[in-house]
Amino acid sequence: MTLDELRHTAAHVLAYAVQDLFPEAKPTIGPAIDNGFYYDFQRDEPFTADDLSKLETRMHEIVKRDYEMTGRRVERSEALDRYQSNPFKVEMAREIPEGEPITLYTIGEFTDLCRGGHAKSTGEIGAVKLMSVAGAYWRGDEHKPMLQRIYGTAFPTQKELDDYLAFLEEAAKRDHRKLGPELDLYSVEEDAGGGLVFWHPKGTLVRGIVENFIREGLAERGYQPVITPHIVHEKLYETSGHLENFAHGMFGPIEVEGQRFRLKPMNCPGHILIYKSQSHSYRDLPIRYSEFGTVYRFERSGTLHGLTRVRGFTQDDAHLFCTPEQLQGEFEQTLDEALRLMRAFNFDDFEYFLSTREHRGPTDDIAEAAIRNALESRNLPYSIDEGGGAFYGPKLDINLHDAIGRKWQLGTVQVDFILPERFELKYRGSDGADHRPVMIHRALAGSMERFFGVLIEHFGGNFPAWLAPVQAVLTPISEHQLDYAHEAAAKLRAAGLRVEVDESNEKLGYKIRHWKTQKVPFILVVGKTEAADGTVNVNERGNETKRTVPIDVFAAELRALVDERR
RNA sequence: GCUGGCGUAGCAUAGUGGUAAUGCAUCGCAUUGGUAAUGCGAAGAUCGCGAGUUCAAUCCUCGCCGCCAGCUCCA
Repeated sequence: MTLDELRHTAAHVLAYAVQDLFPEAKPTIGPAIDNGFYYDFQRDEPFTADDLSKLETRMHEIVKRDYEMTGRRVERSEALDRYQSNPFKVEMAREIPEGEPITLYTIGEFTDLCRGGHAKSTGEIGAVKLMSVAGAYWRGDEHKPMLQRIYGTAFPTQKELDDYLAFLEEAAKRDHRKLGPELDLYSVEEDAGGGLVFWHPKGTLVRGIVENFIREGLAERGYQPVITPHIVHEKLYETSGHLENFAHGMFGPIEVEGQRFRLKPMNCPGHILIYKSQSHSYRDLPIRYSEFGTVYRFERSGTLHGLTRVRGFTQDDAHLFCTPEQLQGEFEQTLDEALRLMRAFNFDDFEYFLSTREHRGPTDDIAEAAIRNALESRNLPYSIDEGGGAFYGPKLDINLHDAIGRKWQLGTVQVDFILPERFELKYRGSDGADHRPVMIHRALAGSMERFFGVLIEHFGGNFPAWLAPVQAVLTPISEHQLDYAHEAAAKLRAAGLRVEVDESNEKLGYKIRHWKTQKVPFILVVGKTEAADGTVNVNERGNETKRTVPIDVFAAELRALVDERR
């Protein structure tokens, strides 16, 4: 029995419990998913938290009774007959192709139309728990009726369930929506609107460090920074095709004196206009324009989420204009850049997706080949996301796993033969004729907002010293050491370090606690002896061993630690 | 956008058809201390916004805004 089979069986048990307690609810489908299972029901009354706990109790009983799971093959007519009052099951029974078996599975008094894949009996479910209830559309189509989906999870043993719940707790502790405001990094203000991020001084500081790190990488690779306007004539997005493909995702037009403007949802047309502003020779290529470009997209209200799904954000964007011959090499190097960037932030577990275009064109084979070849040349395994590409070309998406194994989608590198065509871009070839360049769109961190959110969760707010907004705090034991604390702080600042002095009139324990909750990497305690000796007592985050070192030595150590990461 | 839940000082929570309580944070005073909370005191809230019902609404009803769990979407 696989974990999926166990969980699928748990879904049957849930439906059994629902049949017992809420006979009017119509069961639809109930598959196993990554972290558990769900079952969708049609019922007019909502399921309450109280209902869930009753259902869970009932499920435990069903598991305990250890019902055998028995299946039998039936004629379509029998299935249709059985589900006369359940249009969802009827629809499913009708859609099973001729020749394929139609099967019913039974545990105790509950029988479900199901293709199979179960535990032998309900007793094999060692531990089961209902998690939440939420709406879900029938067949995932927002034009179809909405059902009530009950989520649950199941494991072979209670220990595994407990571990999973502990994991969820750990994830909640790292939630950037909680840590961000707690560490005074950013906020989202109701007065300004959802999905619009206010970067506080400390968050802005960290973002600046990240941006500078990215800038250094770009400079090394010959990118040229550019800056483009946030608002331009709407016509530009008609030409690019964004308006016809994504009008619903753009903020509406702004009309002034008969001219229609749009907030930019994308930086590419801007970079294209810079390219077009002069003529180019094949000798100039590749041209690489980079920009921390702030864009605005009208994401639907229900989709907004902390820093990871917002309405205004800044991409670490760049567009490469190259000859078809250069495409392969440029793509490979861009992929290398992406991995170098991620590794610098302690990410080392990646997944790669080749997302193809839904409506394929004649250039897609070439574009996809560039992506495949790049991945294969680096020996990187990848999956295909059919139809997941941009409207102008296929793309490579890089997903990463954070410190506790969660997946995040960040970087993307895309090949584009379409926009050069739409904007009639050209360069003069060695043959004296005009040729069409190929574009590579790439955002490696993705957006500064999203990347920052992921960093917070990855580190659990414990930024490594090179990223920490405050790297060390001088903590005097009494106010008699204040002057010395300021002197020591000045030495650290002179070494380019970010340091604060705790001037509060509190006892040492209170100060330590305060700075620990602020997740400062180094708390430097100075009392009588330290002030007399010119030392600090180092309380390092994550290290219970304290040590006393001369202030100059500590400054050099911390400086080296910070430099090592850059 | 859809379904369900939620919205009370900066934060976390309590509570009620008769304008609100506690803890932390803040400020003041005392205290001058050795590694995760010193004591006392003060101040701080048109109970998300707007309308309705009512003698009276933070509480009941409706609309809007925002948040949460999902669904759908994601150039």
